[in-house]
Parts: sequence; C-alpha cells; structure tokens
Amino acid sequence: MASRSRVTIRDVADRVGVHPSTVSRVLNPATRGRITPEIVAKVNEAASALGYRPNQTARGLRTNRTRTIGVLIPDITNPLFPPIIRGIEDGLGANGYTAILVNTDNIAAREIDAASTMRARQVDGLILATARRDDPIVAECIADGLPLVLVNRTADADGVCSIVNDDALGIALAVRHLKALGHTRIAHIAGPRSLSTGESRRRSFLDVVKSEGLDADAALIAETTAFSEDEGLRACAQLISKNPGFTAIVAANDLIALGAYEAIADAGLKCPDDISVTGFNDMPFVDRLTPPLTTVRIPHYELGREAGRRLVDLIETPDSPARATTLQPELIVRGSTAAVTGT
Amino acid sequence: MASRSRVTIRDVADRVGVHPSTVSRVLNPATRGRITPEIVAKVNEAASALGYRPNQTARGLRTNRTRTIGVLIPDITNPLFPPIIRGIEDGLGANGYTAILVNTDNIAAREIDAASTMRARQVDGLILATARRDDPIVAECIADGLPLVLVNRTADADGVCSIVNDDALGIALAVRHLKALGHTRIAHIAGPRSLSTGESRRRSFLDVVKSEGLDADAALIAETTAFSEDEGLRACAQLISKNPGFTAIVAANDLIALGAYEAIADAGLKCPDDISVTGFNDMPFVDRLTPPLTTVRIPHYELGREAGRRLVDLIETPDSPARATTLQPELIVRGSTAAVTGT
DNA sequence: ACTTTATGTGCAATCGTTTGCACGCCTGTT
DNA sequence: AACAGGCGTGCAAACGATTGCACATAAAGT
Repeated sequence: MASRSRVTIRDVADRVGVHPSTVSRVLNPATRGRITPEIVAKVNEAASALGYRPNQTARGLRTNRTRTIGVLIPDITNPLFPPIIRGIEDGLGANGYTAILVNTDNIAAREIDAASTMRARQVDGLILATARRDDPIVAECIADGLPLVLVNRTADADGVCSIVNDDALGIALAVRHLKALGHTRIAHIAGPRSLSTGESRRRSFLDVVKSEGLDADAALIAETTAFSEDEGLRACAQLISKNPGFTAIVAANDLIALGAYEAIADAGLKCPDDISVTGFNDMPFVDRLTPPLTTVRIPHYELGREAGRRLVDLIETPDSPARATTLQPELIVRGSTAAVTGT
Repeated sequence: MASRSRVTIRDVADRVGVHPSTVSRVLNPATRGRITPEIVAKVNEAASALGYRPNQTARGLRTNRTRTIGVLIPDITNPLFPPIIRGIEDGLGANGYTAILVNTDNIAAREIDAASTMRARQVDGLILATARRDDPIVAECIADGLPLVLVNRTADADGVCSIVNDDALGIALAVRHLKALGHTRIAHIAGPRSLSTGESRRRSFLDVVKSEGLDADAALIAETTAFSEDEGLRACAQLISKNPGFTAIVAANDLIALGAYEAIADAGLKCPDDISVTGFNDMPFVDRLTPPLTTVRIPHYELGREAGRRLVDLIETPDSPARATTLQPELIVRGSTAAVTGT
C-alpha cells in the first residue's frame, strides 16, 4: 500500500466493474464522449477515490510521446539563463510538458552527451541555448526529425526554429543614444565570432555606425575570446593603449562592460566623464554599480516562453514552419553614459 | 529510418542472431559476465553499428526505476538557487540520474501540483528546496516511502534527510565580527518565522548575543514577512524610527541587507560610518555594492551536491539512515562593517 | 418485420525492456 | 561409462497504458 505507484488503471476498472480500456477512454478527454455519462461518472469517482494517477512511463512507452522536453544551457549560474528557463517552463507547462535541464558549460562533448541522454529518455523535443553557429546536435536533430528550437543563439543551418533577441536593434539603440549625446568616435568590444550573438552584434555595430554617419574605424573594434569580465578588461585595456581617440564604448555584453569599467579606472580615467559605456543584457544588479550601467535589456523571459510555445507547436503540428523569431530589446539609460564634454 | 527511436534491442539481436534477452544481458554490466565473451563482442559491435540506445521509458516501465528525480525550488530567478541546482545536478549526474525542475514561487498549490506531476512521471525521489516547516508534501512522501531530501530548508517532521547551512555558525561569525569591531548594541532584521531559515537565524542571533554578553534587547529585533528588499527597507526604517540606539545590523539575508542600505540612506545616515550591516548568502554582485557587503557565504553548490548524493544513497540503499547534515558557512568581510566610532 | 446504421464496450495486441525459469550441452567425478 | 552439476542461452511473462478491431445491442430506415 505504501508502494510507489500503487493503483493502476486495472484497479479502477475492477472497482467499477468495467474493462480497463473503458477507464482509459474515460480518462482521455478526446474519447470520453464515447462513453455513457453514467459510467464516466462512476469511473471518475473510483479513480479519485483510489487516488489513481496515470503512469506516464507506461503511457509514454505506448504512445511514444513522453511530454518531456530537454533543455541544454551553458550554465544556469549565469544570470542570463534563469529567466529564460522560467520562460521555457511557462511556455511549456501550459500544455502539460515538463523540462529536463542540463548544464553543459559550453563544452561540446558535454553537449553531445547530454543530447544523447535526453534522446534515450525519449524527449519529445529539444531546446538549445547552447547552439554554436555550426552545431552537430542541430544537424542530428534535423536529420532525425526531432523537434528543435534554438533560444538566445542561432545556428547557421536553415530550417531551424530560433528565438533570439533583435541584436541589431539593441546595438542601434545604444549607438543612437551615444550619438545623441554627442559622441562620434565610438568603440565596440565584440564577443567571440564563433557565437551568433558575438558575430551579429559586431556586424550590427558596423552597420549602424555607418548608417548614422559616425566614424567607422577598424581600430575602434576590439576582440574578445569570451563574454567575460576578464576578457572585457583585457580588450578594453588594449583599446585604450592603442589610443584611437574614442569617447564611448559599446560593449557586447554586461560582463565585458564590467571589464571595461575596470580598464577605464586602471587607466586613471572616469566613466562616464571621460568614457561612456553601454552594456548588453541588463543583468541583475548592474543598476547598482557605480555608475549604474546603461544597457540594452533583452526580454529573456519572453525569449524562453516563446521558445517553449514554439516547441510545443512543432511537436503537436509537425508541419508547422521553421522560422526565426526576433524579440525587441529596450535601452535602459542609467549613469554610465553622458554627453561628450567639449575639448 | 528518421524515426525517433529507431533501433531496438530486437534489431540488435536479429543482426547478431541471438535472442533479445541475450542482448539485454550483454548491455547490463551486472549480467554481462554470464555471456560468452565472443557473443558479448559481437553484440557490442552490432549495437554501436546500429546506433542502439536503450529506451529509458521501456526500461523504466519494467524496472520501476526511472533514474529521474524531481526538484522543487521556489524561483530559479533568485540567485540563491542556481548554484544549488548545479550542485544537485553534479551530485546526481555521476550516478546517471537526471533532474526535472519546477519553480513553485512558494505557492503551496503549485508545490502540491508539481509534486503530483513528478510522481505521475515516476520519479525515483524528490529534492525540495521549498519545504515549509510544516509541509504536506514532506508528510506524503514519508507516508508513501518516496525518497526525499530537503535542501537549504528543513522541516519539523523527523526522519527526513536535510542538507542545510549551519546558520547558527553563520550568525555567530557575523556577530563576533561586529563585537570585535566594538559594537555592543546590534540589531537583527529577521526573516519570516514560517521558514526554517528565518526562524533559526533569529534564534541563533538571540543565543549568540547572549553568549557573547552583548545587549539582548527585544527592541533590537525587527520582523519581516518575506526575504525581500522591500521588507528589509520597511523593517529597517521602522527600526531606525524606534531609535533603540544600535550601531550595527545583522540582516537575515542579503536582500534584507539591501533594503537596510536604502533605509539607512533614507534616514540621512551612512553605512558603515553610522551603521554597520552584515548580510547572509553572499549573492552575486554584493561585492560590487557601495559599500561592498560584508556577508556570510553559504556553500550553496555543496549543499546541492550533497543533497543529490544523499538522495542517490536513499534510493539505492533503502535502509540508509535519515540524518540532517549541516555545512559550514564562511564570513566574507567587505566594506559594510567598520569599527564603531567613539561618541 | 427485417435489414442497416450507429453506438458503447470488451478483447487483445502492442510499445521496448527485464528477468525467473527451463533446457540443452559440456565438463568433471566416480 | 554413466551421472551430477555448471554454464550459457532461449522462452515467455510481465510492467501499465493505448487503440484498432470486433461484437453486441439499440435505434433508425424501408
């Protein structure tokens, strides 16, 4: 009696005196209408009296649908991801799906392994927040017809659903804001080009700088190998030492901006008095920094929710088209940007 | 061929010309020894040639063990939890278990619902970071013999495993640090008494204040209804307005400490010059605040990892004893505490 | 009144694995 | 040379649900 899943569909059937299949039909909303209302009532009553709970494992075996989806993220400890995950949960949960989550730390082998585990567990689909531009998991899912949605990043392969922020708009908002403050020579500390976010923000920066008629000087672009504070510090210090005469920095994300803060202080300069800085992501607490960081807020929760919904779509209507969706970010102006001071 | 789980144990058996059960035995390390090495080799070869991956759903149905465990947390968006979750994943993953995660926002109905979903999915055990001191889910798990571990919080019920921080030690570290700085009238902004963390830190505070021979004045204790910045602000403002003449505050967690920062500023006072403040948790970025927060660092990752390991223990050796484990915190001294200034 | 159609329920196979049991065959003992 | 005991493998029955099919019974059409 204290057993794990004590009561089966057969117990319910026996109690009412009907066949197990009848109970199954009653419990399935789609077939319930085919059963006499009186029996429906009896079955429902018996089911709740016995505390019956359908065994999802058995159901999954028979139907080949587990209502479970796999989510691969780099690192839940990165504050970027928790809101995405909540969004996914909410986008999925409304339809009775649940997520199993794995952190991969951006290590390809871990990603492959995790994907394999999830497939052994018969997930109905996958959400990747880990996708590289050229990603073997993406290729495999496409080959095997496993529903797949990319979130926050995108891949070069086409025919795959992705939900990403409109980075071009975000960068444009930052640049136009700085232009309005009188800046004309604006630097960019770019993210890794192997990641879609790094590459797209970089390209967007170049585009908008040109279209706004600002100085488009290759010396104003610094490269990083990771979206990290250390790399931001290193790249910014290098930028300053080359002294290309900029008055503002558009950082590819908040951590890089934090690194830039340090590099600026190390150089004996002040933000925003000497150099304005913008971030990207609006991580928690960047409003508490000194100065509070002007940054681009990405709708992380909405990205996740949309990804969840889209995946459910893909699973339940297999012919639904694979399109890339972008969501709009917003510029949050705080204290790290200021009008350029006359020389 | 592009089907979801295309190759079964039978396909492998057919290719080698043996019975499916033989393949099963080869694939199971425990029974592999009973099979002729030559056949073992052939089966392994065929399995990898066909890309066979055992169907966990079928296995779970047969064995009644899904190697899946359920994790209930209040809100993954709270920076407290991500490290715990990574810890759980690591503590579990080494043994081939995976976690399914649900956020409950501390809403009892959501917790019940989530627990029910997990049980329908035949989880092998549950980890609760949501437990209230008197929690119906805990009671149900005990009644049904479902392995259960509580993390970060504990429940009043006995016979349940819990992994928690040594709050008494944490509070003692904070109080002794302040005492060493010359503070004698120290206030405490407590968390909700319905949560084990709120209650235990409060009691520990009273204990250590007494044992250290400091002023134990009921007027020095403020109450909150939630571990939030707003509540911290409210409670601290109230404390200041009652003016019991304190020079330091031990906040029950970092968010409350943040609220205290605001209340202190609102009152025209300065931290740490007029009032020292200590937090609890060492959340990300509290080292970037002005002033950087002196706080108690809880080994969150280790709590999670220990919880994961313990749950695996409970599952695999059913008679293992239910004990409460505490892990030791550490005081991180930063800029929000200073020596008391002579009047 | 007799066939036709609809309607509600039971039957049994099936999903992919695991595992107790039985049955050969080979080896070693007397 | 006959027999006991392993040892390796096959057989088939589960696990708990779903679902195409068949079969009653009742309602409807001619």
